[in-house]
Amino acid sequence: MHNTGQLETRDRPKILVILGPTAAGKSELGIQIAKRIGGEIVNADSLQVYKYMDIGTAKPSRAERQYIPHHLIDIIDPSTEFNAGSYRKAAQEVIRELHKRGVKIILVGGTYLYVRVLLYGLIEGISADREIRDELRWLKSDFGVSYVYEKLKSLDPAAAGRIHPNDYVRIERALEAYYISGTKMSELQEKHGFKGDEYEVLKIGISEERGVLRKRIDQRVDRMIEKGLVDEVKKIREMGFGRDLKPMQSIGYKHINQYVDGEIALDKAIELIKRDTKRLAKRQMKWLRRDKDINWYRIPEDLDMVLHRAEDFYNTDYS
RNA sequence: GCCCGGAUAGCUCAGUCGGUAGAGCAGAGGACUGAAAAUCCUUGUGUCGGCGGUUCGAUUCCGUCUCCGGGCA
Repeated sequence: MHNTGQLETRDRPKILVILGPTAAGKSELGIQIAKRIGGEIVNADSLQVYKYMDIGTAKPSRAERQYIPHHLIDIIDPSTEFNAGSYRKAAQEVIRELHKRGVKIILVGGTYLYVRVLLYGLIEGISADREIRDELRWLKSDFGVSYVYEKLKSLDPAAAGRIHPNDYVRIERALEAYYISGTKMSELQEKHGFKGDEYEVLKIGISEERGVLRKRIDQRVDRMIEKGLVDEVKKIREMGFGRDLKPMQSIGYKHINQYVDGEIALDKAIELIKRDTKRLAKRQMKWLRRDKDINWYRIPEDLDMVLHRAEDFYNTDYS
């Protein structure tokens, strides 16, 4: 009854994870759950971590954040390097602290990689290396992607086999991992295997018909423009953040930057934002459909069910 | 009423000097462990508006009709 295994299990932080494609209403649902059962929200969105990028990332409003504490929103400048590794560290820290305080944790966000990396871990100790990347990019521009790919093929054929010759981002990363650790990326991945098990997890997914979601996306983009996305982008630029920064290349910001610099018309920019947001939603759904642990609900129809489910999750001792 | 354009994939359109057609977008499927709102891959048969004619053969030429633009009356 009181063996150590049980104690360990009992001490695993519980995390309620809310997933869904962009514009499905994750933030709203998170807030409603927090209102009903208590708890605080931890962001798992790769762009809401940046300050000043508010409208285009559909951050929860100031009022909402005042009412329900949100974590990992507005934690860095757009020029600060941030990635899955940084996210894992930051999120672990926040969760440790919330758990210590006995706060219910509601993880909300559309960046599946971040959720995954938090819940199941990440290959340790191989962070992005500016010098290696610069050198590889130099090789790429001088000799082409295929040259870099051949390099990977000779050093880590298994990884090369899994990476498409055109997928430069992954080619670069695999080489980087090898140069840093002396171990092949393919081996590191195999050893790691996303086996992390630090948390007790309940995943709630918001399901929405594609047609409806598309309509919602269109409306949300129009609303972003009304709310002043163009001015937001201009302001960020005036602060000295260039359009070449990583977060400035994301949907909405990329297009509005082009408009601001006179490269495309505003109508065109809006159209492209809508298109690309729909594509994003499609990609997000691919990840989510594959995750068999997600409990899907329709919102608002199934809201009560979700709330009960969430209550059960926190009240039940699963050990 | 007359004249000129259109009518081709769900949408926008290209094309066939006559041998049954192709891009972009949409849609679908997939990969992806520190760029992840990123990166990358695969996937396009549709009475080529209707009906006639010419032709071995018409979506392509001719006639005619219908519809949609624009112009002239």
